[in-house]
Amino acid sequence: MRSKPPQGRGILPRQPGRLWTLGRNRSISMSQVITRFAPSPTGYLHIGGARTALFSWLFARRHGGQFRLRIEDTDRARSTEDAVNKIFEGLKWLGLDWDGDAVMQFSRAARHAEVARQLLAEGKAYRCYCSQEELAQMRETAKAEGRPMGYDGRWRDRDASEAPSGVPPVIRLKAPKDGETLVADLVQDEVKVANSQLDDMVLLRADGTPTYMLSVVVDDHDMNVTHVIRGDDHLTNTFRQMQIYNAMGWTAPSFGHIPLIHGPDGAKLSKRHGALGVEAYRDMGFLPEAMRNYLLRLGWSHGDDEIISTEQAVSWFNLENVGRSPARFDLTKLSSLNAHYLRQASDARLAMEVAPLIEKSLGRQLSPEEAERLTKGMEGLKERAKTLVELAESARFYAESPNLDAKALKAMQPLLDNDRALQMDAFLSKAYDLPSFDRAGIEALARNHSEETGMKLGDLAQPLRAALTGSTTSPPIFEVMEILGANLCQNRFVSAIKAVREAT
RNA sequence: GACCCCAUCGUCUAGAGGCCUAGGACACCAGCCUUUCACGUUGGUAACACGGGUUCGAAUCCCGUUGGGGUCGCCA
Repeated sequence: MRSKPPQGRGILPRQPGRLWTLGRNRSISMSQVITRFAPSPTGYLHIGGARTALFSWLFARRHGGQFRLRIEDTDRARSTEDAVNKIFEGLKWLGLDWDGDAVMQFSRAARHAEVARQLLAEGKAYRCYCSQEELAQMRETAKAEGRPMGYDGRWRDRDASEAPSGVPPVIRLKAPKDGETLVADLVQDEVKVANSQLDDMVLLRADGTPTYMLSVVVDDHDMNVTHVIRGDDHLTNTFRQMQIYNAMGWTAPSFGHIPLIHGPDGAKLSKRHGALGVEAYRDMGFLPEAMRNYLLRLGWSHGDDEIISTEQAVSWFNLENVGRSPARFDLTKLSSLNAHYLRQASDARLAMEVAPLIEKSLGRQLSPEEAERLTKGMEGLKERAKTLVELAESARFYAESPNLDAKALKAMQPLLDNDRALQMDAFLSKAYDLPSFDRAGIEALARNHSEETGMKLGDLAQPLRAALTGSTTSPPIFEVMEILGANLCQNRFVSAIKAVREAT
């Protein structure tokens, strides 16, 4: 096990009291924690990104700081507005609110270029005129010789007069060749790499646009980000970014690199590997609070606690208890957590969530009476469902008379027997005459009836359940009867009997 | 290939040298509860990757092996 990082490191302000202005004259005090989530809008918000966002959000909220959003759209070819909206929607659905306006990275390209030019002017960067072919060649020979596959620095010290005409150069960082670069990571501890392993990275492309390495550093610095929480896959990038911070004489933020989430098969969870966007989980009927709880426990722990409310998470979250090994995504556990939060949710809220789903499958609007039955039905239904989708399916019979499935038909078979049918009729007519058609009254009647006739309660309940709900599984049948009301019960029972006779 | 990271039940994890005969949760199995299905509840199966050290004592510290993952773009 790793040694724990020194307590309190990194959450202190870098330059207390200093103010920066950014975007729409938004002043940010530096004496607080500022985290950010910086997705690239080339697709939906996937599960790994969602967890990174959650951790960053939690960390900021925990320390009373700010959580900011930056859209890294400098790849003009692959960035889409649709993806930007999906990210916004995903975060909103998850309940991760960000402070201030989202920063669109591309809008800051001029600032990024300015930094590159400054580095150039200070002799900390240089122009490189290599062609793509040359670079490919370079990588090949490096690999063949067992060296790191990087740029060999051939333009590092060449005179400007040697520049070929008509070839637009890129600007590369003049990275240190000796020594090592160190990252004091809040999750991974100290990680270092020999500078000889790192090449002179491109800061500004030939077309004058900044590379990712440059823009993240400049933006994180300008946005006064104090804590960069991101995926493990950025750990080795961090060495390079460190070199830019050093070259600019800037204090780097603290970093926390959290392990990646893998698919159920242990392979990397990526978009081309079937990873889904958070909206897919929303559509599968998961609740955002269940998702938050699940994602939180994927990599972070608080002793043996499993069910952790967002409020608790905000007051408990820290980087010390983030694990360092990758986790697999397990839909089953998400489901069980979801079932828990479903049981916890209010009937009104659930009815509201489920109504559109039922309306869609019915192809019509729900009447006020149907909607009311739906709400009343939630109590018994919600502890039997794992997702909103299941809940909607199981609630359908409150809106529309069910078709009897095969099992239901079979469950009603006993009523084909004359004596049994008469007994059932006797019970039902007594029930319909009840002054109050409620679950307790009907149940008392049923128990009474079964005692008198020597029938088992189940012999009465199962055929009724089948007739009224169309299924052999449902909430307690007397509760269902109360919610349905005497009239509907009568109608449904009569037509169910008819259906059974016809089917036989 | 080079560099970096990781390694406890099937899965998520607890574990900061003796509290470990390794704990919890999900899943699974069995019992109880019961008008069905669930819920709830009781119990059960199930793990320290391997090999060397250090130490009176190692899941825990060190080294190596193996296995997994990540990064090496004028993508982010």
